[in-house]
Amino acid sequence: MSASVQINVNENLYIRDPQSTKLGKKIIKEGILLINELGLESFTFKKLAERIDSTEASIYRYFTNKHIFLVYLVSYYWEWVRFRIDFNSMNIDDPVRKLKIVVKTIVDTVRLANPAEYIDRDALHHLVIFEGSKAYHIKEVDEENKQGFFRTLKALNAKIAGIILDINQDFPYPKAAASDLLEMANNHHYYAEHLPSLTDIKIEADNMEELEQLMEYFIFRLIGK
Amino acid sequence: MSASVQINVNENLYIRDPQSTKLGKKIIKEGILLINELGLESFTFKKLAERIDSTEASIYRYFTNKHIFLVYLVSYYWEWVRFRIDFNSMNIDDPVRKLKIVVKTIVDTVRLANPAEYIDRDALHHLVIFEGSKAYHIKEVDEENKQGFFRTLKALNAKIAGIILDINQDFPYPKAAASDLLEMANNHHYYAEHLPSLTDIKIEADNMEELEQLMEYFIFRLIGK
DNA sequence: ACAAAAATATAGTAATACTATCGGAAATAC
DNA sequence: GTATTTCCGATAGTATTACTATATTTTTGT
Repeated sequence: MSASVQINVNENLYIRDPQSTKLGKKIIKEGILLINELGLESFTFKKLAERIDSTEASIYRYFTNKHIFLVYLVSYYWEWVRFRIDFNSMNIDDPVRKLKIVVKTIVDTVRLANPAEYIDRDALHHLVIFEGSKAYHIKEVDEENKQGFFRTLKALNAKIAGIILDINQDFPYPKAAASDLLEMANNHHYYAEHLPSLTDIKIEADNMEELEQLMEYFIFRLIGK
Repeated sequence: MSASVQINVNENLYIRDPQSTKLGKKIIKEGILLINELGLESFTFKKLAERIDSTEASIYRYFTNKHIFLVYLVSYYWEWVRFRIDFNSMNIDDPVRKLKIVVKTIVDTVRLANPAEYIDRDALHHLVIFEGSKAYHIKEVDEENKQGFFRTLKALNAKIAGIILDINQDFPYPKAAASDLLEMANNHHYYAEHLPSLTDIKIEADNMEELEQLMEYFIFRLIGK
């Protein structure tokens, strides 16, 4: 099953489409790994260039700066989650079952193949858990939002909100519940690994069962199954 | 009511105690304002030094770097919230009423005086909403956690979890619910202002009513009042 | 085979994130 | 009320970061 799909993000997020060239793919592939290794703050285009035996100037031809690079990667991830939700819930009508699949998909239990052969799925997921919220917690959020940089997240959120409304048409906070669900998945994963006193779950050996249970419990209790 | 209280954070967060000197207080006061103006990424000690007519070297005598400075400010905020919760819920036994006060306090409806005369309460709150999560989303999270840098957040979380358990002893996820409550307050405040499609509430002219309602709805539905 | 596009090599700049040292001013100790 | 810390400011210096510019080589599409 090599379900390599074309995943598109906002065109303003890159100067040259990295998915269209060898170097572009290398930047994405190794960029994800290097951000995970160094953390976003210590990550630089120069270090990435050295790692892929290229130059800073070459990377700058693809992305304006490392912040935009992060937004690109995170957007890509969100769009991929949305694709997987569609894929996994195809032909399923019961919205309760659908929402359970949403939960499974965002905690990454239903493991589809990689989004593209050159992208390490787990590394990208890790990056989003670790650095994801920095993509939109920035001074320039309003301008970047106007330019559509967060379109994929908003689309994903709207999709989940729609499923929530299908379950309970009278639920007053579908969009808030959706964004909480998305936040929770990343936060509790992070807490379980790094700040365990902020959560009640454990994640051992990539076993996401407790996280999945927590999230199902929260969302269904909230919307009143 | 100038309830100026002594709020303490982990001693490893500073080199010299900024609360003990005039310059230290100026660094905190103007540092909060400048981070809000520039955003954390563009904020530097040099710019802060210029603003307060001091030097980079002098600021470095108080804080090792801007990340630690952020952690200091955020820790201070969390500790202050915890103090306000204690203060506002003094002599109240009913845990349901207590939790409602918690909600009011973390969305900042019960407006106590400033934590200290030299600190702009609203600016600090804004900083935490905007930059707060960056304090612990870093590569060094485990070492810093070991050094107790996030003690105040963890203490606050434990307090809220305790109140939740007082309401429903059988609730399986008190710590997770507490951290979600804290996260929600900041996230939905941020979404309402910058990414409105991720929430259902509006915040106009500092009116936190909708945020408060949302949070009460979520938490009490979750723990099953 | 040739033109166009892509990538590299190289160089340069202003700003960042520090560290070190020295001397004077201010607070405090006795 | 002088001596002694402590504190702060001034200055200088370094490696790294975050870019931009341009010229040349390599790859590619036809």
